[in-house]
Amino acid sequence: MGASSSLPSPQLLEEFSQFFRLLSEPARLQLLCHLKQGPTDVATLIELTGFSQSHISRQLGQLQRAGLVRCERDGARTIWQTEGDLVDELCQLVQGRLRRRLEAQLQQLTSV
Amino acid sequence: MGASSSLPSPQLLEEFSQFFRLLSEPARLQLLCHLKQGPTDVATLIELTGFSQSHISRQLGQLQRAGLVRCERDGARTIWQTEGDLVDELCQLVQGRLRRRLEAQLQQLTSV
DNA sequence: CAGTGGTATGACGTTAAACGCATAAGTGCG
DNA sequence: CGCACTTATGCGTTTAACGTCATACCACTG
Repeated sequence: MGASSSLPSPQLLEEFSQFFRLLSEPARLQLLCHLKQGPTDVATLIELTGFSQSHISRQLGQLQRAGLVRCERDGARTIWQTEGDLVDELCQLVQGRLRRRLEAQLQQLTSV
Repeated sequence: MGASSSLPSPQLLEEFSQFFRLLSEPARLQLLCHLKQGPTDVATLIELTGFSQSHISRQLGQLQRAGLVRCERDGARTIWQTEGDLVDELCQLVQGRLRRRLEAQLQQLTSV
């Protein structure tokens, strides 16, 4: 945990970066946010986001392979939902950071 | 915090994605890891990573604008160091997730 | 077993970013 | 001031991913 800890292996760094890359796309974050409201079928997602069907299918596929979403078939339809709250926690941390940074900048401007 | 919470604004989603995009590049993660070992000058970073000087300069610039690293001049040299431990916490969370997923897969294989 | 609606996938154009090379800009020393 | 050294920045090439269109695959219905 200290400064003398060993470096992560290149493989692990690659895994990390691939995971973060998933969250580096507004489209995927948007889908995740909608799904967090509750299980949703694809038609609704198309309506909510305006994305094409193929696009949504691909993005959900990526999220599924990463284990961030899960699907269950309802006849021909597919109902999607989030799996776990990791993304939530990550976003909370990042949001706290963003907020603190803006507060600091604000402080800089007002404390003349 | 419940399922009926409002969706994040597109601007916020964009901020999130931009931040995660920073961490979606192994090169930047690698630099962050090296800097976590302690303040380091650019020559050493070149040695450690094998990247070109211009590349390192750009990546550090991006990380600096995001407030993840900080630099102080030492004569002509520039000494870089990490700022805050947000990236650590994020990676910890992600690593836990990766580990749990692999454990589950392992369970699947062995429990025949 | 055709036919219909829903989903996944191959092909493709477009765009964003990495990465290196060359060079400008900045900093300290004779 | 010239000069060596360090860092930042145009520029071009290359690669990876997005996003769409068309189409194949799949599940249900009459």
